[in-house]
Amino acid sequence: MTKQAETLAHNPTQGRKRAARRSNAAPTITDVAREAQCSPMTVSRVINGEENVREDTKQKVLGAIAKLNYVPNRAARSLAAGSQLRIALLFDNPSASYLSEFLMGALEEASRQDIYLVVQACENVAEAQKVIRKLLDGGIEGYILPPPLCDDQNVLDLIRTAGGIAVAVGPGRASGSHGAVLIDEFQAAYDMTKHIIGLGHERIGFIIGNPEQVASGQRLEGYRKAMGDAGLSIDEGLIAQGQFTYRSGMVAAEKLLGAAHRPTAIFASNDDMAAATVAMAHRRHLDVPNDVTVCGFDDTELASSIWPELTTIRQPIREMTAEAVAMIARVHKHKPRGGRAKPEQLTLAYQLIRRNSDAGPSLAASFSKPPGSP
Amino acid sequence: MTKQAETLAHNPTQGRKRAARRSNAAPTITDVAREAQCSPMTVSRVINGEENVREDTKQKVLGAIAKLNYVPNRAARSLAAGSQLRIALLFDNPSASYLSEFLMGALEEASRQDIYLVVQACENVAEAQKVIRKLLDGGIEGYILPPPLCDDQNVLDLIRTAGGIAVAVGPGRASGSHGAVLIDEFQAAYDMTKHIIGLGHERIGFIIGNPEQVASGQRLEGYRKAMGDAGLSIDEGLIAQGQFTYRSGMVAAEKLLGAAHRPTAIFASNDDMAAATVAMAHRRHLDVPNDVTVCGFDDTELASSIWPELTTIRQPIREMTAEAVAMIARVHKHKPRGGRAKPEQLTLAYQLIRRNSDAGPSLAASFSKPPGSP
DNA sequence: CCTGTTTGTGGTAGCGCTACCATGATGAGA
DNA sequence: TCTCATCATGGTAGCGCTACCACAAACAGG
Repeated sequence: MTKQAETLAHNPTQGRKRAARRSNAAPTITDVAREAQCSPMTVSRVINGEENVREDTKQKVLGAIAKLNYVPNRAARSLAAGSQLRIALLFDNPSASYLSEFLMGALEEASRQDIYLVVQACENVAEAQKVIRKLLDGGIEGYILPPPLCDDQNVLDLIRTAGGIAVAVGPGRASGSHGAVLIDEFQAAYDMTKHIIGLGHERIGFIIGNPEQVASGQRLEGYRKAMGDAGLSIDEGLIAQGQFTYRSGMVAAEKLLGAAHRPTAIFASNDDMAAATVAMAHRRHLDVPNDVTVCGFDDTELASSIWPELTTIRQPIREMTAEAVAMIARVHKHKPRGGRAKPEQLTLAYQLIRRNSDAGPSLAASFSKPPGSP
Repeated sequence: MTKQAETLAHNPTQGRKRAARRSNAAPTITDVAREAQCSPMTVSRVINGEENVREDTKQKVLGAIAKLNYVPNRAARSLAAGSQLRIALLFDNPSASYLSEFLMGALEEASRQDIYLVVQACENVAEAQKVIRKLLDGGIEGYILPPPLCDDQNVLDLIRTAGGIAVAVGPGRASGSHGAVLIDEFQAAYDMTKHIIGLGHERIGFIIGNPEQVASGQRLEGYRKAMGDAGLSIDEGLIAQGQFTYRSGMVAAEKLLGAAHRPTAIFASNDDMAAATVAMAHRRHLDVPNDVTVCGFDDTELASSIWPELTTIRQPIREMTAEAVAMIARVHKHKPRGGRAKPEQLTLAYQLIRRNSDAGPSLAASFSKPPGSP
């Protein structure tokens, strides 16, 4: 322990009683109150959207806020509000690109609302339960669960029973017993399939996602329904099982593209598998999109970093996770002491993003030559 | 409306008329002080690692902290500390996978230290300067700059002159005039090249990164030096220019793999281009790694989501950005009012990650048949 | 008219921590 | 011995905001 005499950098200002603590003159709630000619309390009420404020008072306050360019101090807010909300984000090996989007959304929102976020990886559902029990003991209030954890009712029940707030992000369907933020997986897959059909394809392959995730089934159903609605028969040989990983996508694509009568388009249940499909197609000297159309799902960063860039369904993962955090904060705030909170549910819009991996079937391809022939 | 008189038979002198605000009994600095039999101030000093605390007192405090499982309240801390530090993170189109790691590190650390983080995209250096001027006006104190922005001395000077704190993350070399967090790019490229040589390769191709970034040149130099040290001559036809994008990697790989006397190994300056090289190799029916070894740089998530997974240099991007945030916080804290701060510099360790995209040259390949022949 | 109830607003006391003194104890120098 | 610097520690006053209560004004019902 080096004794340091370098305290000399310190400056003993002995003059005035006490130096002002505030260095930068960012406006405070008091400044706004003065400007609006009311009390800080009233300003606080306006900021927090409380009921009992007269309309004209509210307008004056809003005007003052705008004029002073006031932004509430987060630290002060959460300090005054008392308890610091703590949320755990658990995950059990979703695809890496999905995860990074996922984390980003959560971190951003948690940072914005000054929420403490614990990120925890679990090997499987059993381990997740152990971890959750520990976190519950530690007093963590909120839990964010991506698939496949959010598809396990036991996990959800465990949290609910202990009085925690669970929000599923991107589950296949919402169970109603807990919070959820999701997109209409079925409809999205339906739309994409319809889009591919609209390009003129008839032999459309499909790569299923991880069977543990309910969403995988929903996407498959969307595909089936769209095919049926278009009067196209489904060749079960054109449906391959994947696991959402790149590697599994290669295997599935190999099967589909190697078939005697190969599809002219392949719709993979996520971008990782779609990217793998593109790679396999290239390996077989098939051009994407001219020989095979390949479409993905999720619109992770991978979709636009490979070439050709993938036509895919944009799932707003970041917003979804951010909303999940916000939802927990909201529910937590309104939750009665010791009581149970009413779960909310939120369905966000997806979007079909068209890039360069799809096209109409080429004449040659529609004759379905064996791969590799000139 | 409970009148005070009936609420309490306790204390007529206004003593305890208010309900406790704290709901959960998380230990506070006062609890620790009581346990350690000293004042809260002393505890605060220990927490903040200040000098003037006797060793035995410090130990008592640390013991109390451990015993109570005390964690300082972030909100209270930054509120009491006065100014909320604000940091801007600017970027000008680095690769997407790099960016996501980058953001993650910054967000995490900012969240931990309760720092307000502004994330801003800029089209080019000119726009960056405009943006920075605006942010400086807005009183943003810290600036985090990834390449290529951190390689532009004008940008750095602009911030320094205005009294801001700039930290470059991953610049080719540190200029000394500003903070920097980096790895030894030259040495890393040298090591990787040597690794490839060690596998038995002699014709080793190289794909250069975006020429705007100083690091690109450093990596090239590392390659050149390693080749020279091993007594291998460099065929300039085996060096191709890329831009760090997947697309540019495809073009470069096409050139290298299409050459009459193609390389048996290709070292790409980042993972995106390496992934593209793998794709191009597959397209030419070359197996990776048996026909061509392909190595990348950065170890972004892409490296391990394709197949085969890439042997690459792990650059700890997340830690680097986190360190950059911490560095700004540190420098800001010690900076004299209105004065200029002393820039710090930090070099982190890189790591060669060996995965499945490298192997010794095959007998066939070492004869360098034209591609495609049996 | 007196009692309640509702509504809008203000006052005050913290939330948990740290900046800034003040102070008593030690040691160094006169 | 008596200064005066230095150290180790304590006390106090906020940081900016919100929970909680108080209270006056406006209305309701008796």
